[in-house]
Amino acid sequence: MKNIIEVLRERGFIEQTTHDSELFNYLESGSVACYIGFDPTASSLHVGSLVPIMSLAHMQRHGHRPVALVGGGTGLVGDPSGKTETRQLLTKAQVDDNVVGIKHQLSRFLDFSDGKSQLLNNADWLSELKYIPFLRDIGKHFSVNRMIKSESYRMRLEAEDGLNFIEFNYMLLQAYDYLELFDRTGCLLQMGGSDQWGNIVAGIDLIRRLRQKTAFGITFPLITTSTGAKMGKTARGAVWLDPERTTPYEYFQFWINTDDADVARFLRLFTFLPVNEIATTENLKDADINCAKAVLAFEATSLAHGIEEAIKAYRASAGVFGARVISDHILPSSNIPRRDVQQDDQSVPHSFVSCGDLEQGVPVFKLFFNSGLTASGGAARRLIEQGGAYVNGVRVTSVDYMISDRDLHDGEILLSSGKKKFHKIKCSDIVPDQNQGALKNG
RNA sequence: GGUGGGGUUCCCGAGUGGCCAAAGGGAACAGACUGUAAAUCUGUCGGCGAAGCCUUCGGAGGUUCAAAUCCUCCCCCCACCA
Repeated sequence: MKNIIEVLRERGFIEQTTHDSELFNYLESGSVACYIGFDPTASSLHVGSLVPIMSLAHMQRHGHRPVALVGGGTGLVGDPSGKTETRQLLTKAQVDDNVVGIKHQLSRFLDFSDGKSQLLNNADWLSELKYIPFLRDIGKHFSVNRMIKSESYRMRLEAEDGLNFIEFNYMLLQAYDYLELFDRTGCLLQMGGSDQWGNIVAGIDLIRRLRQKTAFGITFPLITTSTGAKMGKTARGAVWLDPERTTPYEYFQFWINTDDADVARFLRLFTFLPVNEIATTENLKDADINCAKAVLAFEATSLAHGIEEAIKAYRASAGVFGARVISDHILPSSNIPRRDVQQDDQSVPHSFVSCGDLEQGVPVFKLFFNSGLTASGGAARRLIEQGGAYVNGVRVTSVDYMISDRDLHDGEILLSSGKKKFHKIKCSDIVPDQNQGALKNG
């Protein structure tokens, strides 16, 4: 089997490593533990955490033992690395809730059975710490001079907001985590985002001083889109892994909208498809590159939400955007349905209006607002005035147009804002209470 | 604790009594061109069934015909000094 470091490197996961050749040999030596910390800042992880998650999954597939460390303790402090402003401190209860959500999501990517991987919470040891012993045992190994010079803190020291002491302490806590994990699990490899370099190195130093062992670190590159934007943000904010926050359909749409220039890179990072197959997508154009994007979206959705949801999202997408046959030559290892392209609108955002209202007629702009396609009635009016509103694929020309049951096609009305955002209106005698929630997800 | 500088619409940032729903940029949205791509050009970008009206410039009061702008108190941030 290939050394995991080579796998990660050829898939674009590695920005920097400590002691290259020793690390290579260490990973060759058998099953090793490696850890990554996850911030419990929200009850869900988002696309921005996928690189760490996928790297752990690769580790596991190569027989190593991933440790996901949820920062229930450090989350109470807040990591200032790479951030330009102070993060809001979370309460203990919030952090605990978030830890539960994160555990659940990680289990989709990692097999936690039989100790094949572990999930630990640093609150278990950090909240027990005694200040004076900590300062004497750990603090004495840290040079403030050196910390101040580190990249992790420089940005904040130069920024307007400055840095408060609790944040300055963060590096010691993370270093201590590494030490603790070594003691508990024998872990000698920590991975993290490139902004974690300073924290990781601090832990390595601490382990060397206190345990006389060589520990290792790997950092991942910051993933940006080819246009330079931080990856994983949309108009709505972060793209979440929680289906309640970002539906599988939206998730699928996020991926299928990947820039051409990013497709191959993202396939390497965010799917398990073989790299040699991915390499052949580098030069695809037109319809073919869109097929590759569909595969990317399908695979990514399948990993995060399961293959059933991925198929539903794919079919919903085919339903509104048009079906497309995906050639066998494109990424053959993917399980995406290739020929029998069924359409299935289940996953397309939809909501209900009462049949009575529909018989009487509802102004279009109002329907656009109610469906969540626009943020306000005014925005709906503007959308219509600018020719961006469509009903059943036909451009709406009048703000005052009344939608009625005559507009129903097969019992539903397809609204679109622009050419990419869709929402189906169905009529029902019983309008469900949770309609409002469904509307907002449109 | 002292002194000085700040807190403006999603973000950055201009505005120092009416011409301000507030310049400029970014983001975003739509149109054209396309391939559910990028780039480019154009338009939009607080709310209201659109007339006029209402709400917004850290918070609460006040002065004025009129306040983001002036006054008072409070909260928060930054720098230097202690």
